[in-house]
Order: sequence, then structure tokens, then C-alpha cells
Amino acid sequence: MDNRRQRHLATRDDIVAAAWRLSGEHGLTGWSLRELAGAVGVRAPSLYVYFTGKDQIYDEMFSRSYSELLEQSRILDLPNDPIGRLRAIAYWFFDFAVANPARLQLMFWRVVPGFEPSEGSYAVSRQVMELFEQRFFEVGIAEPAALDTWTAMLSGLVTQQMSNEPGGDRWRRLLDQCVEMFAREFVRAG
Amino acid sequence: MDNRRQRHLATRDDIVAAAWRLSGEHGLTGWSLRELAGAVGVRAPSLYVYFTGKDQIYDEMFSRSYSELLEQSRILDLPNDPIGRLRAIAYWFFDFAVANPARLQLMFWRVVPGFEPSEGSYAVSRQVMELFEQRFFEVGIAEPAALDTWTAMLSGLVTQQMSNEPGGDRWRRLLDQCVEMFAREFVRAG
DNA sequence: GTCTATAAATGGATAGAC
DNA sequence: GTCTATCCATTTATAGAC
Repeated sequence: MDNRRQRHLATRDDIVAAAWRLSGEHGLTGWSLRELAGAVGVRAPSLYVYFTGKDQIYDEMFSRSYSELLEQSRILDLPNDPIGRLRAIAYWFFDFAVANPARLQLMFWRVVPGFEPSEGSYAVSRQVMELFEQRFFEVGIAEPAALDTWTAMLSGLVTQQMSNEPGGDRWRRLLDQCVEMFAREFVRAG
Repeated sequence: MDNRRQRHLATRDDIVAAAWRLSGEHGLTGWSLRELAGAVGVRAPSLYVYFTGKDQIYDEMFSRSYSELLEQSRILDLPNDPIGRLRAIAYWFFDFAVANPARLQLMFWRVVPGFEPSEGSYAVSRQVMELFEQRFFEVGIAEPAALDTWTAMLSGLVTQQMSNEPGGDRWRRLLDQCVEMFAREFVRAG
């Protein structure tokens, strides 16, 4: 039996979980390996048994974030009508995004100096993006500008909510109207 | 005559300019005071003649950014028709924002760990925001959701452009259509 | 696998000579 | 105002005992 291996992976999970907690408290770049080790209950050098360095921890956080987004998007069941689908996608992504500002920064912004996702992690992120496009085009929108406008609109609502009223819903309450505005512009009545 | 004082202010300007240059090259938090001093042509301790510390340099960058935005918005002449005004504002802000990603991060996101704008700097930023609102409502839009939707839309277009295609115009080319979409939703034909 | 000890580098900041 | 020298804290990371 692989009890050894299992405990290794469990400790890895603990480390990543602690990293997310510290990122939430002090910002994505606001913690050191010493602090992280302390939060897990070990000394800093022990972390090197599980990761080659800080960047690999960020990389693990990066790829897991996209994996989670991928997983969630698979189990998300969407209405059949175009506007209903768009609305469901909008709320789902918005809530995913604002639930963890540090995660959003890691996934979509370039906020960690020197950090580049590994090839494997980058592949996961591309996979998610392609699924996104596919889901979007299923709605029946052909215009090329539509997808870019859609991502910009969602991204903007999320950014404003996080920057100006973290924890609130001032921009979340705009989602319905924004979806309708978008649909009037890009969804052909069928 | 205040030649002494003038040179002091000139060196201050040099330091801030170098800080912007380094922020553009290595990210807003990707440089040290040693590097900054080197870029100016002095040693690190000399910086303390001009600033009390690194945070005060960020603070100066912060307040100057808002001052520049304020200045530009004063000399910006806007068309009289609502849609023309909105379009002019959109292009103007978009170009200001993407011209300096680090500046945008400093002004609108919370990306420097531990940095808080001073009271004076914060006052400047509020002044700009109030002018923004005023300019916006001059267009004749009453609906409260409109301003939040507008800022979200612009913020999103800028963010997508910077994150996915820095230096390009893929999202800039959407500005016209987005302004029209927005106007159809919020501007009552008069 | 975890620890102590420590390397090696870097960070912001200060003292004091010139 | 600028410098050298240095402090002192902190960082990531490694060596080697247990």
C-alpha cells in the first residue's frame, strides 16, 4: 500500500491550502516561505521536501485554480435558452472570481514578479479557455467581437466589485441588466 | 533665488521618472531602492534626502498619476452630443490606462503589499472620481446603475487588452460598438 | 521527513565622514 | 547632498545531523 505516498500528497494539499489562506490575508505576494511553513506547522526547509521552491507553489496554485474552474464548468448545468445560458454563466463566473481575489490575480493578471506558469499548468489554462469559447458559441453567437466583449464585460464587473467594494454586491446586482444589454446587441432572436 | 530648491525638485522628478521606468520593465513591485538609485545615478542612501522611504515614492507616483488624469480631463474637449461625449471619454481613458499598466495597477488595484495612499493623495484621487461622475452625468443619464456599468465596461476592456494582448488594439477596436451598446441601454433619446 | 544551523543574497534604512 | 560603511531584518535555499 502507498500510505507513504498518500501522506506526502496530503501534506502537499495542506501546504497549498495554507498558501491560499495567507494569500487571502496578506495578498498573493505578501507571505514568505517561513510564514507558510509556520502556518502548516513545520519549519521552512521541510517545504522543500514537497516543492522545489516558491515558484512551484505558485504554479501548483495556478494549475489547481484552472482545474477547479474546469471541474465546476463541467458540472454546471445550463438552461437551453441563450439568455438563460448567458445569465447562468455570468453569475457562475462572477461568484467564482470574487470568492478569491488572490486567485483571480494569479489566474488572470500578471501580479507575481518573475512567476511564469509551467508548460503543464499553461496547458490546463488553455484547455479551460477553449471550453469557455465552446460553451459560449453554443449559444449561437457568430460575431467575432462578441466573445471579446463578453469577457471584457464580465472581467470589468468582477474587477470593479473587488477593487471598490470587496465582499459586497453592488456590481453583482448589475449582472442581469448587463446580460440583457449584451444579448440585445449580439444574440439574434431565433 | 531658490536655485537650491529647484534642483531639489528636479532630482525628485528624476527619481520618480526612474521609478516609473523600472516599474514598466520589472513590474510595480519588481525593483529595489538600490536599483532605483542606480537608475538615477546615485547611491541608495541619497534617495532618503528626497523621500522618507519607499512608500513615499509610491505615494508620489500615486498622487501624480491622479493629478495627471485630472489635468488631462480638464483640457479634454468633448463633443456636445451624448454618444459623442461617451465615445470621447472612452477612448481617452482607454489610451491613458493601457499606456502604463503599472500605473493602472497602482491607481486602481491594490497590488503593492502594505502601501496605503496618504491622506493628501487620497484626496486627489477622490477629486478625480468626483469629476468623472460629474462629467458622466452631464451626458444626461439618470439611472444609478449606469455609471457603475460604464466604469465596469471600460475597466474590463482595458484589463483584457493589457492582460491578453499588451500593446495591441484587439479590445480597443470594440470601443465604438460598446459605447453604442451602452448608449442604447442607458441614454434616452432626446 | 523533519529538524538545526547556516549560507548567500537582498531588502529598507541609518550613522557619520566629507 | 552625496558618499562609504554598516546595521538589521528578511528572503530563498542548502547541508547535514537525527
